[in-house]
Amino acid sequence: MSGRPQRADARRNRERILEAAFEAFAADGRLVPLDDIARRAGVGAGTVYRHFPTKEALFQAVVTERIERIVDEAEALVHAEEPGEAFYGYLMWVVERAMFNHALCDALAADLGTLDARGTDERFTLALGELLRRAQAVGAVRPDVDVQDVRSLMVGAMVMERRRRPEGGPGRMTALACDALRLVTKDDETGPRERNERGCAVCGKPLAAAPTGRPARFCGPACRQKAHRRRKTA
Amino acid sequence: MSGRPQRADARRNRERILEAAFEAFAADGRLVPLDDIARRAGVGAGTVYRHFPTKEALFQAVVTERIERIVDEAEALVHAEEPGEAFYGYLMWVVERAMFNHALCDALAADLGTLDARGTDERFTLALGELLRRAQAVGAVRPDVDVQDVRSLMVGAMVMERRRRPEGGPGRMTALACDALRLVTKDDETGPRERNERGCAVCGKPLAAAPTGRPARFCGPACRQKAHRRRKTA
Amino acid sequence: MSGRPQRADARRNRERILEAAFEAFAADGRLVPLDDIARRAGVGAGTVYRHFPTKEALFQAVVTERIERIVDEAEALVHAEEPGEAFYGYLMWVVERAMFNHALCDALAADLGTLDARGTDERFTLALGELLRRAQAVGAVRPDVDVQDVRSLMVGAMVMERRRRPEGGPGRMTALACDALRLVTKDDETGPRERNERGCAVCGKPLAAAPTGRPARFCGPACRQKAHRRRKTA
Amino acid sequence: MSGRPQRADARRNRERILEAAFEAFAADGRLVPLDDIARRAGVGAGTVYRHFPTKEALFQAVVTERIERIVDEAEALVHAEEPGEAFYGYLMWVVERAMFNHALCDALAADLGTLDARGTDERFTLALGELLRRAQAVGAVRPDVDVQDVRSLMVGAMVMERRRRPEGGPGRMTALACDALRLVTKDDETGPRERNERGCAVCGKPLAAAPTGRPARFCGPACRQKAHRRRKTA
DNA sequence: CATGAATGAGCTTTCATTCAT
DNA sequence: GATGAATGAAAGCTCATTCAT
Repeated sequence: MSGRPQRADARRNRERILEAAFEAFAADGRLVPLDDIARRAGVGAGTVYRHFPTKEALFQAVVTERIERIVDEAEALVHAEEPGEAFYGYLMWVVERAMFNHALCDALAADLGTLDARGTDERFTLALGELLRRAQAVGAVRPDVDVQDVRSLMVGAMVMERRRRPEGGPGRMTALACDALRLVTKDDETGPRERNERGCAVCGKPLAAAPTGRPARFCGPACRQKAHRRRKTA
Repeated sequence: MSGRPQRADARRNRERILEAAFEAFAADGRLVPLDDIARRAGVGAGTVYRHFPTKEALFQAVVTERIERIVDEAEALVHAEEPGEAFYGYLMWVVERAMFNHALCDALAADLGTLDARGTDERFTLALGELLRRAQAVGAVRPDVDVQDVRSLMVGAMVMERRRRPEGGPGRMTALACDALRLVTKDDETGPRERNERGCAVCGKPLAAAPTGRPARFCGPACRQKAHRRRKTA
Repeated sequence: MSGRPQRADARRNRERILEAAFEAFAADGRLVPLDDIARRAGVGAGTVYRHFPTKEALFQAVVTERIERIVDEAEALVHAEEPGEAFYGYLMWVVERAMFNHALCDALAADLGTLDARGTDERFTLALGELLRRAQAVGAVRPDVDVQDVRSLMVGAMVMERRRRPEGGPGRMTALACDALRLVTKDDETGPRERNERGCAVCGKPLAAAPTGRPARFCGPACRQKAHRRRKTA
Repeated sequence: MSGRPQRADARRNRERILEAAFEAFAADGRLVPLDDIARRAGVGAGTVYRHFPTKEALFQAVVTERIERIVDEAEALVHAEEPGEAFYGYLMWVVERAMFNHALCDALAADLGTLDARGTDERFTLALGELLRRAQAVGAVRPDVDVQDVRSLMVGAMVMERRRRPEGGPGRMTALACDALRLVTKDDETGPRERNERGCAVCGKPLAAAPTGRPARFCGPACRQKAHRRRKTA
């Protein structure tokens, strides 16, 4: 059913439609009229519907194809020698690819809802999770983030990049976001902790669950007070 | 253009339209039909057009009004006692406000392009910049970020929050993003630097501009090699 | 919600749409394109949709209005002096109205499914049932038919009329169908019974239920044989 | 046009198309998409067009073939021993066949307009007419109906059956319709005549033509009055 | 001024028919 | 001959905008 068409012209048309759709969706997201895509591909609107039952299906197809390459890359990096480099490098690479692609951006944000894409979504989460775990194992990434945090961060980074001023240079915002993931090294722990790493910011003891509102930063009033004094004297 | 209507009922209608539009745009973004807004406001579609020449103009008006309050808050915080708390608290507050507001999110991302909003945008940048500077002055924020970085980060944080899983708790992603801004404390500087703070990660010397591709992390091959060895032995 | 529009032009347009739709549906049934109706009414397609949310809704509106008049007539006849004449006359009148009206024909056949029309359908069944009961009471209609039989018969009669040759004259087929309903008079009962009146065709005793296949005509083998002989000798 | 294809596979395809089309048309009438038929037949749409120039032509072919079998049956019954049984039984049989066959129903109603089918239509009328005449000859059918009446009645019966409630049992409406055709027996003629048998209901003299409105039942005011009195005293 | 009816282009989708393979 | 891909003209429906009332 999802097999590629057999006839040469059909295959050619399918490719051209995908290409045109990719460009159009990248530029304007789902908003672009399907007729425009058909015209760009040099076919009738009906032909588009022969290949893809729905505009949404076309969108998913375009995006899935793109994401598959992204997932492939993740899987290829799973056995990289330097897990930290691999992880951060991969994030940067993904963001670069999606940065100006409205469609891809949306799709990565949306958890790839379609049936067709579900497998891809799982593969993505799996491979990215593995990259993350390995990077955490070597201390390149703080241990309190999980794969969903990373996925969200990727989306955020794309959006940030899209908004960046020309003088910022590409990747500036992503690099910044990556910093949020870095483990503060050994020596830091002797100094004051201020990062939201899910331990008391003063004594490091585990925090009580705070199911609602702003997450707690201190294990109790004593530490909060201590931090307060420290800040005052800083 | 900026003249407000004179008659009492006209002014009342204008308010009701803005209110209805705010709710509608917040929920569904620009997609919501104008007729729905008019109906919610209890007026005819024509009345909406008497007050706002275009649907887009209405959108901008709604959003500008909201952002003005956000800017007000920033200005109010400029003289807060604790610049660090003020800065991070403000970020969190903004994100919380915008998190589930489709319209606000879009608008903050878009640099407030309209003529009407330009003043607001400037005020925003000014006040936020002041908050940032003061936080940097007390060492609460790393010195290599500027106000545009922060604005982008806000947008990214909103998007991340919107994607968060229910179990993540509100603010989780924003807190994470804030960590990217925190200054690593004195003691850290003796340890290995891994953050993208715009100096060589080994020797701290300024980096050559890397207009494209992944930003450089080392000032040259020597430092890169040094870092490599260090990692090996870790 | 189903209130008529207040403005004069809207009311006028609504009327024109209903009129145009009536003609169009009468001629071609539901098949007629809505744009044609709009054009005939001298309005845009959008205007049609302002008055009727759906093509089907328009169809129902047209047809319901027509059927209401038909029901009104039935209710008016309930107290007629001559129940037999009233009943048969009414059938004929209904068929004449619907004969060349594709839409009405379909609608009467279909049990008026819409919520809007449900009340009308009930009223119709009630009034027609009353006409029938009174006609049966005076012996003008055989007692073994019920109101649903009559409704079906009406539909059948319309279809038959529609197919009639020009030389048949209007009402010919309906008159024929009506004959199926007439009670065979007193004297007949002494003669051989051949009609499907739900008693043994020979002795008149009640028939065993025949839940499937062709309904039984005789109470048992004996009578069947008797009838067979009789026919032979006829 | 009537030349059958020569090659074995072509002939086989033709058969499969007809079969698939029969099923599809029976279920949904002309509405079914041609592609569906082609798929059901296991051929391409183009192949359908090789055999039938038009969708409508296919429809006609399907229906004609079916009707031919119906006509065959009629011709086979022409020499049945019991003309009455043969006639009524045949009607029932036809209705049963067509009852849930949308296509057949439509076709029987429409006088088989195509050139191809014209011969079939004539044969049908001829055979049915013969059945009718013989049934009339033995007094099983009233003499004032002709073959076109019967054809119409068949169509009407189908429609009625289609509308019947489940509890009515199959054939109920057809049986009712057949009653309209039965001759009221000798003895009846002494009693009051109420059936529309094309003579004055009182004196039996021929009726004046009534081209419009309800057909006359009496030859003149005198007889009408007489009937009225009779009814009063009944 | 306010209203909401009217407009009409535009959207997605379907399908009979043609035609390259 | 057979295939099924391509076509393109509808269809039903939506909605930003205009304008008669």
